[in-house]
Amino acid sequence: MRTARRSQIVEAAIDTIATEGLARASFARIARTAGLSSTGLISYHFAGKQELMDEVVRVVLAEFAAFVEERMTAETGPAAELRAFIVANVEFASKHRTRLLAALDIARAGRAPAFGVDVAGLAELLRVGQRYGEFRFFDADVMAMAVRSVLDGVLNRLAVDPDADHGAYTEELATLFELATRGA
Amino acid sequence: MRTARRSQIVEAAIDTIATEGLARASFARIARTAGLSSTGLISYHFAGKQELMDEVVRVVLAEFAAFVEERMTAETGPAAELRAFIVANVEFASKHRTRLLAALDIARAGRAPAFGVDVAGLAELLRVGQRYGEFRFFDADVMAMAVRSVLDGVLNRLAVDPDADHGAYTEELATLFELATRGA
Amino acid sequence: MRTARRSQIVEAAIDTIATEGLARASFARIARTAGLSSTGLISYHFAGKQELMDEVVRVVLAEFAAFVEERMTAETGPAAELRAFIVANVEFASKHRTRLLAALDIARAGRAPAFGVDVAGLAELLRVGQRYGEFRFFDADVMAMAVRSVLDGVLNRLAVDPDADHGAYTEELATLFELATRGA
Amino acid sequence: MRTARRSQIVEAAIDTIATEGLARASFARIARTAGLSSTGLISYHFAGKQELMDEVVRVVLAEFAAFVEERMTAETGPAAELRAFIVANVEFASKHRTRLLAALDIARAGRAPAFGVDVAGLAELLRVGQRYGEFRFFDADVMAMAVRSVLDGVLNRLAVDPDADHGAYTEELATLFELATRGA
DNA sequence: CATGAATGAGGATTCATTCAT
DNA sequence: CATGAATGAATCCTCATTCAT
Repeated sequence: MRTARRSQIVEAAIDTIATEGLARASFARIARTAGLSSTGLISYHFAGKQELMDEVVRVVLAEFAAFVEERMTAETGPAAELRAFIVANVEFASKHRTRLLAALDIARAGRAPAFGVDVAGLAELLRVGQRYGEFRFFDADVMAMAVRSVLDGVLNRLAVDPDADHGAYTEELATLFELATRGA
Repeated sequence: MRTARRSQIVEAAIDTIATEGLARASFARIARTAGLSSTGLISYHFAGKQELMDEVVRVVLAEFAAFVEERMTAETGPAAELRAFIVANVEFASKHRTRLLAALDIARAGRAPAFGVDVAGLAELLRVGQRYGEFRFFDADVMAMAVRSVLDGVLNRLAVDPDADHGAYTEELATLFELATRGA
Repeated sequence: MRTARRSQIVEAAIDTIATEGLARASFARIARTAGLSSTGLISYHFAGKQELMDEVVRVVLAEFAAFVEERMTAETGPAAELRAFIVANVEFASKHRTRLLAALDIARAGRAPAFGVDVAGLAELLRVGQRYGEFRFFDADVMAMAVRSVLDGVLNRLAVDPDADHGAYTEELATLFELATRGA
Repeated sequence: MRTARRSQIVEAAIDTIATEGLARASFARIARTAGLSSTGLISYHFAGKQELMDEVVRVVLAEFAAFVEERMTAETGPAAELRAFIVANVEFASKHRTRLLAALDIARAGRAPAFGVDVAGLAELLRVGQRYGEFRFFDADVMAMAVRSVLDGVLNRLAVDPDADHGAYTEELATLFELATRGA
């Protein structure tokens, strides 16, 4: 099936980026990782390298968004949701480090903030919290960017040290942003 | 003079990375940007592409460190120094956006956190502040990573939107980390 | 077919080395000789220049060994075999001058005596002849080296003067080594 | 003095060829070996790379010829002179291995038999010996080529194994050619 | 004479993509 | 669909040579 092959190639791309780095993730290396005998097959299934990379980002971000959203909807109230967002992010980053890193690398290279959607939703959550009086007054866009950046920082840390204690990160960061956001 | 040409090439590399992205910053493009007649001249002045990239990072980080350090030594006390650190970072990022972005891109590609030294020094400052009672108890390494990450986030934001109001960022982030760190 | 192209490239490499010399046998020149549209095709079929050169040596030496061996097994007794070896060498060198020269040039450049196997087998033949009393006592390794060197000399001569009378060489050298080796 | 610098460069070229091989003996490496700070100096003193290489051959061959000639003129009679020739060759090759190898490599690459003069003189000696009845009848050019080739073979052997027992080679080869050439 | 910077051609190799089978 | 061969541009780097100082 069309979809199965595409998925296989996307997974191989993720692994290759994780293993060799984005710059060395050529069609040849991806094909080898996927066990394909020709790079032509990648070109057949994707319109170009950019489309493959876009698909990697799309796939990973969809999983990521689903994971995070599930954790957030289980909570009520902006403060609890923010905490759930942070916890879910760290957990996903820890569990699916390579996938998220691949997506982040691609997004960065394209100068396109892949997590932009994310940041917009986060800012909205913060604004709601401000209206509810749970959060103090601050620039919601800046705070959202800050949260997103710190979580990216955790991911970068995990890239270097995969065995880092993510539980510790979770607690520290949840506390950090609770203090930074809570209303007077 | 040897140094002059090297500097010229380093500057051209920075501009090229800023304009075209790291992946497209080939010797050919750098040479064109620098107005050189041959890529051979780059190879003459640098042992290899890695050496050029390392030099870019070295040069930019030295400027950056000098700028930040000057602002910090003008202050007394960990809390004031942390604020100065944040202010100086945002200001430098705003003024020398392309330079800092080039260094950051290179550092990321090498999976080597170029700003590692930075983070270590920052963590030390935080620990001093904790001993002085100015800061609450938290994991200094995690907090340092968070500060660093948020400042990288500002830079990324400036990459997309060079005209963003960095004054606003400065105030917001200074407040953010003041709240996140201050002692009981 | 994979093999056909590889052979074509190997043959083009041999011709190019013969025509232009090893030092000028670049992928570009080999591709032109082979009528290929890109040097990339050579890289596609061979892992690197070394592999191509190794293949040239391998192919030529295999032909050479087969030719010589056939002539030797038709004879009985060390003295007759030695003569057959010399005759076969000169004949092959005369018929396939450029092929043998290419292999020899490559082997020399690598400081690896490609004909080493040859020399070992030859020394063994000489030792057998000594045990049979057909040959006088001498250092078999030195004598083998001498035989091999003289035959290389013939090849070098043919490189300069392709129309040299190899029949004359054959007789002269067969006699030379008969006198040099025969038992008392 | 002009000559001193030229000599220095020639010596550096010889060392570089011996150490790195002819193919890697670039002006840059030769200059580094010579302790020069610019390849420009080589170009200043030599009209081109070919001239430098020719000079290497010329210098080494002159030393070589002088050494051999001295040993030969000390003897009387073609047979004794031939033996002296062989002895002197092996001795020089053993003592000045790298120098002779450099010259031989260059000569081979140029498809120019550098030792051609040598061979002509040798053939003449052999013809004289035939007229005197000291040598049997054989093709003097072929025999000269054979002697020359075997001595090149010794040099090649020394290239691979510098500590080979050249005394053994000397005796074996002197005997070999005595048997091969002596009259009835 | 000597230096070191500059030049431009040429080196092998990798790349994404195309196409016939 | 899948293969593997082919293409040609682009990669970094090395080279001999030239030239101003």
